[in-house]
Amino acid sequence: MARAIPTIPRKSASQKRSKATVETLLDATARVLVRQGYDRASTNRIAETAGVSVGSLYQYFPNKEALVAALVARHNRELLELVRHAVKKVASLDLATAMRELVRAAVDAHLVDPALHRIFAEQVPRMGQLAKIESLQQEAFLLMRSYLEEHGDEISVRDLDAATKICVTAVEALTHEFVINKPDALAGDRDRFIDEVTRLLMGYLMPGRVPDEQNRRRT
Amino acid sequence: MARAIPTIPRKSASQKRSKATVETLLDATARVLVRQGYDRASTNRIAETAGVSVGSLYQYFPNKEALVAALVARHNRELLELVRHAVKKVASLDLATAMRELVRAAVDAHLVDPALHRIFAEQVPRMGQLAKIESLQQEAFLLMRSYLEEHGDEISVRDLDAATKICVTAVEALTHEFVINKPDALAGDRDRFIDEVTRLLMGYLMPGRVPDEQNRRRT
DNA sequence: AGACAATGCGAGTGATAGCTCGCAAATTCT
DNA sequence: AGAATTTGCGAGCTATCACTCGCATTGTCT
Repeated sequence: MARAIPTIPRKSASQKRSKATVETLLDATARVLVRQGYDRASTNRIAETAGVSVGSLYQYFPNKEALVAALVARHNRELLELVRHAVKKVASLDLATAMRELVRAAVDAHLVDPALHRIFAEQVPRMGQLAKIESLQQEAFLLMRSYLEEHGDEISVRDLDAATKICVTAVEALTHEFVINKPDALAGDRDRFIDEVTRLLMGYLMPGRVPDEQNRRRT
Repeated sequence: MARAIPTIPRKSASQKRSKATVETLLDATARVLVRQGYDRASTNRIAETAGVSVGSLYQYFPNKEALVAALVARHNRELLELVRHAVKKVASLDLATAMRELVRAAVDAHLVDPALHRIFAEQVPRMGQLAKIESLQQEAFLLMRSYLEEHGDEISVRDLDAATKICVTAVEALTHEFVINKPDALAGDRDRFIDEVTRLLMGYLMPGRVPDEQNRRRT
């Protein structure tokens, strides 16, 4: 019997050892991206680094973009695990403590593989298949909103969606800057940084409370 | 007499009409970047779009990266003009009003050429010559800090540099998101957005003040 | 053991990229 | 006007890239 679909969408097909080949290819992609950059990361080079032939590479990934997209997806899956866990742990805590822990989780997430994260942020063009991979942002948004919803009586904002988006965007940008670019202004003190960002969030979500008051559980 | 430096750094040299050629090339670069994306923006295509030969292009720009770097620099110069002007106008105003106007300026800056800005953010790899072009961020930081320094008695932060960095990073990320990605959560209402970001800043810089108090001039 | 599919291989292909070089046209200088 | 210089040209070179195809090896099923 002829191949089912011998044509264009020559995509997934793995059982047994071929799974390992795919993983090896993703690992190699990460290494080449970090060491050579996106432009120099040719499919040939990636295959060579993986110790796999180009032909095999093209059996699982129709093009370079699909390869990178798969790597991004794998990386994001790891980060999401981390963030989901943090949100779960924090669900019943008061706002100030919860926010602090979530910021800490954001920092931890950025510390998983900073070099790779930097490449994704600075060199990988977001287009085509890559455009859809931003589900991490979306999921983080939903998790954060569900927390804020549950704790609606502790906060005072007009529009929950807007407030959530602002918190998530700000935390991600600040954490990224802190971990990836380590600016002088934010020095290297991690707990100090987490403190500041927590203050930023609390001042926004609980305007009118002085910091000390924010640390007390609402009665 | 032989050319002064016929070798590698075949860089600037313009008087009269050659200036126009350079500008035309930068305009063409912008158009090709926006319409075709970074990868498809080859030097040949850019030269063709500009109605200039490749040879001429290489007389002024040693490579594609230099071309894009020059375009980024030109774009940033325009934005900086805008931001500098806003900071000057705001120097003597109270914190709440000043912050609101600065956020507004940030939005305006992002609205200068959103399509191009998006390309810079999403597709142009930051490396080599491009890495140095981040002076916009640095200048914004300095401007903001000088304002906060002058108004030190209105705010309560421990570390001015850290607070400045946090404000600038947050505002830039939020504004970018608002203008470039227009997320549902932030809707399309510009003044509403500016309000929210201003509240974020004020809650951070003046913790313990209720919003209404923040809007009154300090006595 | 034998047959058939799944997986792996890598030299080779066509396309396109960045970039050069010898020459022509325009501009400036004297 | 004539010489010198700056500016502009574009066919063409080399390198590299993404991707294919016919064949070899490995694994599975009976």
